[in-house]
Formats: sequence, C-alpha cells, structure tokens
Amino acid sequence: MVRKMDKYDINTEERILKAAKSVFHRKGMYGARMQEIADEAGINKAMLHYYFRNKENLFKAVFRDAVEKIFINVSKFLESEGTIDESIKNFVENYIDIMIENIYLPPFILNEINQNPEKLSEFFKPLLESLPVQLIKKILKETSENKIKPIDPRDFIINIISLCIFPAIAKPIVKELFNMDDEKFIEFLKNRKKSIPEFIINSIKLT
Amino acid sequence: MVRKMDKYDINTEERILKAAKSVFHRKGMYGARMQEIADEAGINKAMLHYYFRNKENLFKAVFRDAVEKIFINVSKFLESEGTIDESIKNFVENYIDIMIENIYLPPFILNEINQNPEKLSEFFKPLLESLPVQLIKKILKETSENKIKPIDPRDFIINIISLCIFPAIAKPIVKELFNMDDEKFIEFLKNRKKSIPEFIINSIKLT
DNA sequence: CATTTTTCTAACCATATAATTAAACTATTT
DNA sequence: AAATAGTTTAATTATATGGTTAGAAAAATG
Repeated sequence: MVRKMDKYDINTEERILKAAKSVFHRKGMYGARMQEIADEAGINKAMLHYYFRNKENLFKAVFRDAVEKIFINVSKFLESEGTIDESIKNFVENYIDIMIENIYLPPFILNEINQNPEKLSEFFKPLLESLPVQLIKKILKETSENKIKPIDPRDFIINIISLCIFPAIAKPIVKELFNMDDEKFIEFLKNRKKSIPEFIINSIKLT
Repeated sequence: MVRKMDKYDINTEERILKAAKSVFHRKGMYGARMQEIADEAGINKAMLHYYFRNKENLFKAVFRDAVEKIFINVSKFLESEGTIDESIKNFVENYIDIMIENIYLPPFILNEINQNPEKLSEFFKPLLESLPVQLIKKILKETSENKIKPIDPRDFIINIISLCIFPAIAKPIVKELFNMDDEKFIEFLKNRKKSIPEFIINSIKLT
C-alpha cells in the first residue's frame, strides 16, 4: 500500500530534501557529508538511505531542482514576443529576481558542471538543444533591418547572461570589494535590474 | 644543510605541484585525492607529505598561485594611465588572454571561495583592500566631466569583469549551447577581445 | 484487536583516505 | 671511504564516510 500517513513521511522526506539542498548548495557533491545532512534534517542517517537509497540519488534530486529553477526562465526569455528592448528588460528583471531568491544556485550548478561536465547531457541537453536558435534568428533579423548595431548573437546572449549571473557567483568577492553586508549586496543586485538593461540597450542601439 | 641536490628535489617538488594543480583545478579541495596527485606526479604518496606536510598545505600552495595569476592583472588595470577607452581595451585584451591560458582557474577559485568564504581574508584582502578606490575615482571624474554617461562605478567594474570571466566559468554550457569544440571556443574568446570593449564603450559613450 | 505495512533507530560494516613510520637508498661532506 | 644529511619507498595506522542490517515503534488495515 503506497499511501501517505499522518505522522511521518511527507515531512520527513521534505525535511531531508531541504537539508540536502542546504548542504549540497554550500559544499557541493564532494564536500557534502551524509551525516551533516541527517543532522540538519534532525533524523537518523539511515533515513537518508531509506528515502533516497544513496548519496548520488539524493544529489540528483537536489541538482535537478536547481537546474529547473535557473533554466526555466531562460526559455521564457527566448519565447517572449515584443521588441528586443522589452525582451531584454523582461529577462533581466526576471532573472535578477531569481538570482536574489536563489543566490546559492549558480555557483552550485556551475561548479558541478565544471567538475563533471557529463552531467550536462543528463540534465541540460533537452533544455539547451532548441533554445538559442530562435533568439539568434531574432537578433540577426534586428541587425539586418538596421534596428540595432551588428553584433554576434552568441556574444549578445553570453553578455546578458554574464551580467545577470556573475555577481551571484562572485558574491563574497563583490561584498568584500565594495564593503557590502548582505543587505547592501541585495540592494546592489536590485539596482542592476535597471542598470543592466540600460547598459545593454545603450551598447546596441544605433546612434 | 639546506641545499639543492642534483638528482632529486627540484624536479620532484615541481612535479608534485604541477600534478596537484592539475587535480585540484579539476576536482577542487574536496574532490581531489592525494593518491591521484601522487599517481599523476609519478611518485609515492608519502612524498606529498614529505614535501608539503598535508593536503591543506598542498592545496594552499596551489590556491595561492591561482589567485596571483588571476588578480595581479586586475591591479595593473587599475594602475593604468590613459583614457578610459584605452584602459578598457588594455584590460580586456590582457584579461581574455589570461582566461585563455588559465581557463581552469576562475571556476576553481570562485568555487573554493564560495564553499569557504573565509579564504577571502587569507588570500585576497591585501589585494582587494586598496584596489577599487582609484578606479572608482577615475570613473566618477569621467562622468562628472561629462565624458561618459553616468554609471555607478561599482556596476561598471562588475560589468567588465563579468564579461571577461563568465565564459570561463560557463565553458561547458557555452560549448554545448553553440555546438563548439575546444578550438571554436578559444576562437570565440579571442573575438571577445574586440567585441567586449566595443560593447562597453558603446554603452557608456555620450551620444 | 490482531495483522500487516510503513517508518524509524541504534549498532555495525566495509572501504576509502589522509597521514605516519621505519627502513632503504642516494647524494654530500669531511 | 666513512659519516652525515637528504630523499624515497612500502607497509601500516587511524579515522571518516557511505552504506547496511536487524529489529523496534507507529500507523494502517480488515
């Protein structure tokens, strides 16, 4: 009888997942310890194996969730209609908000992919395969119609993403560099919701 | 008698360090194994402890070297004279070259700092402390004299660095996204030596 | 309320890993 | 050439860590 019961389970499994996220996001696959996850979830170590069988499985659950949070909105950007200016504004505002709420995810994901590039195929390929084609066409159209300065669409895409994501990856350095506490840092990111689109639009608009 | 001898040491210590770099850069502090480093150096595991006492020490030697490689040129940028356009071009060209030659370093350094932010004080503080002040003044001067569009100097600094470093951190994703092999990827980076300064200068120049 | 199923715990196991040690080997010094 | 100092190896140790097991406790079922 696979059924949910009152006192246990839902909470336990969710608590494990929450603790696993906290630990994996901070320490990564290799640095994370099953014991630490169990402690943070307030349960016995054996429960981790009862619910997720092994470390690899638990990690995959955490990683899959992270990839979805960060990449779903990239597709939204690429599907979006309207002028290129509007697209940029929408994407950046949306994406910085995601950064603010999930500041741990970019370093976590990128680190795991760099240390284990074959994870790309497992988790990203379906997401990445069709993505850039439409956007590249859109940019090429705009440049050929002389609406924006000529630019390699690949540069354009990487530039936008760099500007949004990099501060999340370099958070401790940025804070140190400009003497920010966490609050100031968030403030800095929020300001970038306006300044990045300005920066980009200025750079591609015809004079 | 602390003296160097013919048959041993210099080579051994350097071979250890070289192997340690290779392994730490790819796997990070937690993922790296002393055995793997020993194997890659073609020596016995005990030699690692003979020369570097423990894993922590070996790691620090590798990390210190990485930080220097990546950060020395940031200071050069900040000291550089000349117009802001020239500074930008010099910095970006220089920095992309460093990226091409040390593509593993940015993900390595940033990951270690994110997983262990207290390393910042140990390795970076002396480098970071005085750095941004001069550059910020320079940018503020340019804006106040109406030579460039008004921009938060902190945004300006982070934007340049983002555009240079991010592709190195996202290398596997970029390659997958645009169907690049390693050669094409390097080509892509080399092109950015021209396109990034154009992008930045366009975005800040007065119309 | 007896039985079955699910959830949970404490103790244990096997292995991997960093670190140590004792002794052999090589070079340098006198 | 003998003595000393420095380098390397193989074997061993201590511990950390992922994973297992047997069985108790709790909940669901009929």
